[in-house]
Amino acid sequence: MGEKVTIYDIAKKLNITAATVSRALNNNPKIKASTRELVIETAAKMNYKPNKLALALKSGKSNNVGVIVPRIDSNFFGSTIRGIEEVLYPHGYHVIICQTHEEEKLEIENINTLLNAQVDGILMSISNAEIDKDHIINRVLKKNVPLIFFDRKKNIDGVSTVTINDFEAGYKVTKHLIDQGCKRIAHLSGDKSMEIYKDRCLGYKQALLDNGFEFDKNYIIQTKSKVEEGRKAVKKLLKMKNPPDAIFSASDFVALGAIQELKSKGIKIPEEFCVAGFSNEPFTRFMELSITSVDQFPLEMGKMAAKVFLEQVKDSGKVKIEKKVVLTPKLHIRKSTLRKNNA
Amino acid sequence: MGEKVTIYDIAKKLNITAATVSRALNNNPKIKASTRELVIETAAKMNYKPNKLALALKSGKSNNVGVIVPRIDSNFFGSTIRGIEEVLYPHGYHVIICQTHEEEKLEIENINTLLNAQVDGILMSISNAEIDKDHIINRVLKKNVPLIFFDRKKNIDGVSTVTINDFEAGYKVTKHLIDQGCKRIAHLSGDKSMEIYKDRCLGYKQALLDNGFEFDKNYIIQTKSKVEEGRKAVKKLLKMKNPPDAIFSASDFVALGAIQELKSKGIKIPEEFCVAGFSNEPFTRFMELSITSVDQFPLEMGKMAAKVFLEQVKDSGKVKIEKKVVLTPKLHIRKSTLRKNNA
DNA sequence: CTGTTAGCGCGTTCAA
DNA sequence: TTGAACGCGCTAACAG
Repeated sequence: MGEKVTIYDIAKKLNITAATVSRALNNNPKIKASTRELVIETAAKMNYKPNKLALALKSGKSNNVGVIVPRIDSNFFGSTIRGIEEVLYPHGYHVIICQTHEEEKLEIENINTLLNAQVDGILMSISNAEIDKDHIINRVLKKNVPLIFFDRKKNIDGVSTVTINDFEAGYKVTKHLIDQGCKRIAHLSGDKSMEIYKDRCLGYKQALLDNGFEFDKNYIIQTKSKVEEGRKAVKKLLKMKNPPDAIFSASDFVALGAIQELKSKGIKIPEEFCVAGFSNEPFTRFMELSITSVDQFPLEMGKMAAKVFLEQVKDSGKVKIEKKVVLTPKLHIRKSTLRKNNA
Repeated sequence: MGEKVTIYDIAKKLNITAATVSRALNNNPKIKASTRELVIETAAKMNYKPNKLALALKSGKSNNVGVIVPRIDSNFFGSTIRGIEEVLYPHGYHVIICQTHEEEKLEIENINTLLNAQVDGILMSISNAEIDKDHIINRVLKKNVPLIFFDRKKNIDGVSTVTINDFEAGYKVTKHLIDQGCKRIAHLSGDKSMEIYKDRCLGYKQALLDNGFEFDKNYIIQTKSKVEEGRKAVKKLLKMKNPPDAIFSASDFVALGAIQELKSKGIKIPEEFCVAGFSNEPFTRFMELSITSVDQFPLEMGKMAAKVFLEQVKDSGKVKIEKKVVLTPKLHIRKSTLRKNNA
């Protein structure tokens, strides 16, 4: 049996009204101290717990926020979600997880189901910015549900974003490779329809130009974030008439594949070839040949996104705020790009 | 503006009753086909979306399940949650995440808040089996909320579990080390109050005894799952009068630390010393010196836990089922324990 | 086939 | 200070 104890049960036992019980439990000033204590006491005795669903229906606030990510089993997204959860939990919010697997169909569907579930906010890492999502996003905005993009964003009025400066990150990595004496730097990019990859690439380009290097489109290869794709890319690059001597990969996994392939060809890293990755996945620092990578501070990013949500909720009565937070990436220089003579 | 469209709005527009609208929308047989179509049509036009909170309050089912894990930003738990989400989502359930950070206080608190949020089930990886949680768990069972432990379990009547056979895993690893010619095998264990670690240790012990090895308690060191702890443990072990020539670690991170420390001492792996880990973390296969480890199939484990929940919900009217699913672990033999002459 | 009524559990008017 | 009544949005029982 469900053991459901409601305010009516405790009202009956005390020969008072549910309304009075409600007031007592909610520290309503208009109530006699003695009855308040009595109510609280017997409520505890009867093991009463408020039904959040009823509260939610009444107030229109579910105290749930939806988080939409491509997948949850990666260090990056796992960490962002952790950050979100840790900030929101003390405020009484629960985090509902949705995965999209990069399918825009699922992405839109997820937003809809979250909205129907009456979430108080949606934090998401949008997958493909090319697909038109204005319709569904308008539905969110019209419902006045705070929407926050983190990491993978799209510029939309009324939508706050929390990202890192991917341009700066791309620039820093490339500049570092140049400083190490690399002459022909290739770039393994992700899907350029996403701003994060576009920006990393732009930073790469700018660093080249700023340092008198030639920008060669053939040195850019688009890959998915998989080890195998890194191996493939290297095979392609080495077949060029003028092969590169360094790679800036927008993914740690691709960087790893690249390193594996280079090693199998007997190419020495970092002496003959430097490789840098992106995301600071745990394995990059665990390897014997540790991999230079960019820390995106996913935990911080998640916390920040959650804080922006909280602000948005607090000020929901006032003007609609739209906050753009940009975190500064940190380059971790490791063995895969660190040449002895520069140390 | 909230743009809230309810069945009353569409009833008003059609000059019918909300009840009729409800029936039409729910494929109730007792309704004229024409009005059904009309209702569905105008509902679509008005962009009506059912309010799940109202549904939940009415039905007593929230269509949310709570998942409680120590942390979410590890490959293992991330993968289990992914599995859970992927099985439950098609059934209309949402997954609510809670982290405990191994604090039993938070663990109990999480259960309570999930219960108050009226979740339809709780899937959890329990942290410390020594702490008495009977009271809170009884509350769950009394409310008839399906409770399922995965990975870290505790034997409680009425609670289903999904685990791997940790005894078998410990046995397999140890046997493998013996087969590789290791003579003195140490074991780095986790908190023995958890069944998973106790069982891995028991498997280790049994394999030793079955093969005529001596079981020496001094060869067992309890550690937390951190790289640094592996280094410390090795330092201790090497100081023994009769130091071991192999380590079976119950954690990949600890195994990694052990390997780092051994290497720094100039000890050759696997020729002079073999090290095996546990959990098959991604980095174990990425390393140049790849690490032998045990696959716990976290994705499968999550999926299985979700399926058990679904069964439990389906049969909730009937006898209370209590299902114990035990997955078979898989040993991935890699360089850290593979001696040439045995290949 | 459809309308009326009631209730899920709670907070909040308006009276008293 | 407390009680009575209402409504959040929806479904289900009972009429008609």
